[in-house]
Amino acid sequence: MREQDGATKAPGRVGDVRRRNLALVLGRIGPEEPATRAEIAAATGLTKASVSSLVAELLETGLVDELGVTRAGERGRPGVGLALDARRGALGAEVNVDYLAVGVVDLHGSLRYHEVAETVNRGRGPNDVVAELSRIVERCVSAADDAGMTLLGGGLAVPALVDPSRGTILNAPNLGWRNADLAPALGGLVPGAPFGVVLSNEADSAALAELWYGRGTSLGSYLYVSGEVGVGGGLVMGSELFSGPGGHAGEVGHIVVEPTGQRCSCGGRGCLETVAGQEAILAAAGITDGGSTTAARMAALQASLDAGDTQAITAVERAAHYLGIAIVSSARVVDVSAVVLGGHFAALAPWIRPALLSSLEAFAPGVIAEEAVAFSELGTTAALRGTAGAALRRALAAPYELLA
Amino acid sequence: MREQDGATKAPGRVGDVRRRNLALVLGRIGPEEPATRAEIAAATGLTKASVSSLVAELLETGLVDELGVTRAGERGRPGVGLALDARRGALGAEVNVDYLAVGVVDLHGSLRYHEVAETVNRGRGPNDVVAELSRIVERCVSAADDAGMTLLGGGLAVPALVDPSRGTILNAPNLGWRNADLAPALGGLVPGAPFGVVLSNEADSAALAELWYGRGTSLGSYLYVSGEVGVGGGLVMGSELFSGPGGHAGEVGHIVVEPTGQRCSCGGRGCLETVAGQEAILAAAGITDGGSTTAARMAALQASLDAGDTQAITAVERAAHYLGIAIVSSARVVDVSAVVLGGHFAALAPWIRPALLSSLEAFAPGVIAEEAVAFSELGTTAALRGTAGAALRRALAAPYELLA
DNA sequence: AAGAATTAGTATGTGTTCTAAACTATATAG
DNA sequence: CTATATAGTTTAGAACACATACTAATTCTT
Repeated sequence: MREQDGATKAPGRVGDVRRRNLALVLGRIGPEEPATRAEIAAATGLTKASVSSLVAELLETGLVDELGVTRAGERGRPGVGLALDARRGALGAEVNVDYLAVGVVDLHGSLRYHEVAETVNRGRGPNDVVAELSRIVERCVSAADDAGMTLLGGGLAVPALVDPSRGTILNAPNLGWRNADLAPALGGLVPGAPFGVVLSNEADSAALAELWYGRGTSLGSYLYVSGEVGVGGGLVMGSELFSGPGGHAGEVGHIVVEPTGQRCSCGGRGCLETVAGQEAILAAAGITDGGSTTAARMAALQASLDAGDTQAITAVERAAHYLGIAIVSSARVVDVSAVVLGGHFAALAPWIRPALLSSLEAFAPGVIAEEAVAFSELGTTAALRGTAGAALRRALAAPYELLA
Repeated sequence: MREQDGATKAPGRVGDVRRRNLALVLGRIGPEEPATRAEIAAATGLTKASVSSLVAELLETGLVDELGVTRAGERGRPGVGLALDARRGALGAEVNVDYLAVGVVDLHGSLRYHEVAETVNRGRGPNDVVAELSRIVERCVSAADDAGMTLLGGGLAVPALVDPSRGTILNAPNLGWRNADLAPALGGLVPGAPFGVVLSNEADSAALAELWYGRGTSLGSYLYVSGEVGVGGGLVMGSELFSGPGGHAGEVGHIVVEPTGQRCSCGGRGCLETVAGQEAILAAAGITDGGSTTAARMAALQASLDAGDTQAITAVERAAHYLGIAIVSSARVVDVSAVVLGGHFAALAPWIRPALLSSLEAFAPGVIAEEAVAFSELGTTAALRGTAGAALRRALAAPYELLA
């Protein structure tokens, strides 16, 4: 993810300066309030001449749009407003255990044309599922096309350990997939996308969605924990996803929270997942109807909680207690002081929150403040927003790719 | 530590290219085996002309030395060997609870002129201790001077949370210091050092020493855990220290390893420190003589272990068991797959190792391999080597600072 | 022993991209 | 209607890497 080897680093060429400055100027052009060339020059330290030249090239890429004169009402010649062009966007898609989700996000951050389909994907083959996904994607892509949008790239998020550079799924335990090569399918999703379609982990993407479009926008550094069938997570620090040397960072599901606890599917013992995963909570709540899907049983849990069922409430509070321990330990290791919770933790927020706060206070007073515990509001669109956003950032970081 | 804000980034100027390439070329010049201009050109992708020009400037800085023709025995004109100049070095110093350590490390990585003084610093004031340290530093600096060495910078490591940019100690619980301003003293340690003298955390510095001069050289990414009066740690990933958004990353001492365990001085419960810190181990081993220093009692523990005392052995194994849990949890969060253990964990290695390995295997089979558990061999010189090394890296990363 | 072949390193001219400073353009103030 | 302020462009100059052609020093071949 990060630069690996100081020794293998490429040499700096004179042209690199321009590439860097193109991205720098583009970074000062927000989605909304128009910036002017003069303002950008003052903010970046570049001369007005350089900014003019750089902006001219950015206009050529189509990422930036001139809005006409800004009425300042002040003395002097008014500047020409510049803003990101909302007609450029990216596709985001997600395959999860019990739904497919697809959408288009534009450079202003708006989600347009999204569609969520509830399907049971566990056990079905990857090709079958991706074919169904492709049909939804086609509808979204042509809707964007009809509206005059240009898609720069896209992303597909899956609840799996992936190799983004090869477009392969290494292991998706909850889908039952191993070593699936999605590269051919990815290429076809957004025809002619200059920034490609990239495979990503669902929790990582959701974590980034919170950073760019959700509860993390004001935080910058936080741990994202998503409760699904498993317990996944992503680590955002300094407004960047940290995925670790091997790409597994933020995997809080297998932190040991109870040394004398149950054995876990990972081979360990007392992992968070064994006490706060969906199956664990459902079992503790006594909701054991094996015939229906996990999603349906989670709905039943909601109903029990609403009805004030003590066993259900105790089960959720127990999960929150251990969740607190895992968060505290994570916070110590990477020094983050905020958390964003998604998946079923967000759905169960009213019951999770108090128990979680008292657990945090008991095990590490003062480390994570009450205001620093946030619950996701993005629902099933989190991961697709994240991968689409990542595609947009790839474009914003390398605008020169769009020039001849 | 890392670049914070994409928006506040400085613009790229043409001269930045040269700065980058100076550091790039310097990075290819190792301490030992001489590199030639032609080899560097091939390795970096720069042209021979550019490399010649860059090397000429590096020679001016004094960091690099020409060794004369390399006898290759092959056809063609032999190249001129280039190597880092071992006459350039940096000072490293450490104030710890029961000793002071000072040394000089040269650009070849050799430790020269080092001195360790056993003194009880707990409770003494910072000024008093630093004055004593300064006398030792003076001896080392003049020894280096006499040998014709030039010191580029230095570092002072303390078992404390520090603000390196201000040169202040925020809190050193085990020394009993709070809000001590060491900036004036630091400035005077290495007169005229172009890269300054920087305050650092002892565990972080020791972690870096392992990376550059110890057990971490072949690892690249690992968790360093140091057992002292407290339990500290440092996180090295991708051959860089990761200190987290607030600078506390790697603080494994307060990971929760036993939810029903004892209260901790941090206000939490069941932290690693409450079961694997020196006092905790001594108490469990029944070595309770309150009159002598902690260091002396740790020596007594060693003696008991050597004598086969079951209570002592059980106490150490229990600590190792919990240490394993903390390592596993850390490994999950940041995705590292190796550990280096220092401080009393290194001293007790023969007793720690087997218990630790079985704990790792029980809680996360396959995550940390047996070969990936290493014990430090740097002893009391670890932290000083680390801070000195950091000063040397500052010079190697910014050689242009040494030019007019 | 002389020349061919091979490799190391230097010199010169060109293109890119920045800065600085002077210039043009367009607004408000009085 | 002129002075002033601000936005943006034009032009000249400097830094730097690249490409190419050159010189230097060594070994191989005959």
